[in-house]
Amino acid sequence: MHVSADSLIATLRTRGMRVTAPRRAICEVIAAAHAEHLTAAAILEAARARSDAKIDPSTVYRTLDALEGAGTLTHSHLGHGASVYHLADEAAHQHLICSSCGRTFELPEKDVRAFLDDITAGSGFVADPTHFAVSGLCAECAATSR
Amino acid sequence: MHVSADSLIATLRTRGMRVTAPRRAICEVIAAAHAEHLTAAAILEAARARSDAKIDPSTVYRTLDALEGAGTLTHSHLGHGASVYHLADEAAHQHLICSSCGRTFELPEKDVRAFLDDITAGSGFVADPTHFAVSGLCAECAATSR
DNA sequence: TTTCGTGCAAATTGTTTGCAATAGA
DNA sequence: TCTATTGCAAACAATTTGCACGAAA
Repeated sequence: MHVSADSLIATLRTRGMRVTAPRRAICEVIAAAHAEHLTAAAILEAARARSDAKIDPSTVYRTLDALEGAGTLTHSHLGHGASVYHLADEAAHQHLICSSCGRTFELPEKDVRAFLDDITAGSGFVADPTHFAVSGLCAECAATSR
Repeated sequence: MHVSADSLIATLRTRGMRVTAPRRAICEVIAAAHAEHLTAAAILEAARARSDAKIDPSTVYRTLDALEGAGTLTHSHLGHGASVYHLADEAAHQHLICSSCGRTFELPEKDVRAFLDDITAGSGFVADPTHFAVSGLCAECAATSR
């Protein structure tokens, strides 16, 4: 099931970190996002909307870093722009980003596995599919461009 | 065979673009790099060393854009940092970047093909493996971390 | 009462853009 | 000549960092 805001906060507390209003708001936003992928800017905006505390971008990045350090959160690079963050408990998936329409797609774990095995077989390299997207053309854009 | 500086320059000329000292120097650097992947900063530095013309970063980016527009050059995103540029006539290859030691590897076209087919089969998505790297752990780092 | 965490402001990195002067064709 | 191209400086977006104050523990 999905991680709750409380368990994210508990994670921070366990690591000896202090629980503050900004951190609480950020954890709530991340928990509420479920599988959605949010940019730091989106998290900041949502956290500000949810809390009356003044929240700074740097605080968002610092909290995100802390959660990543704890292993509960990961970020991926979808394109040329900002990174997106999502809970680490999600199934591994490969992001596909269409260079024409900009939409992103997720490749189910099964298909990713075949890709990973392929890479591993040749080089001993242990790929982490979550980190970078693969760019290309989505089915629709590929059809129109032809 | 590899593209020569002259043919890159000819490409620009064919497109109705003017041939200037900075462009000539940039083309020479790219041609001399063969299969090496250079950042815009590296291209700038090398072009400055090779020409007595004053060359600005913006000129490098603009020339690189022009060559990409002509289809002779492509850039890839290897990691969080700067893009790298290389001639488009190179065989398609997937970059692997080790998140631990930072080294990059190239996956031969044959192996990439299996991956591409796999992606295409499921989603109709036409992947371009050259654009984004896949991050993970190289064989060595994976061994030490275990 | 200690630190840790904060907001703020400024620095960084990589890249893009507006502009007037310059130099190809 | 005439317009593309330039260097410069400033704008950019995403992110990081230094710092003194304020607030968790």
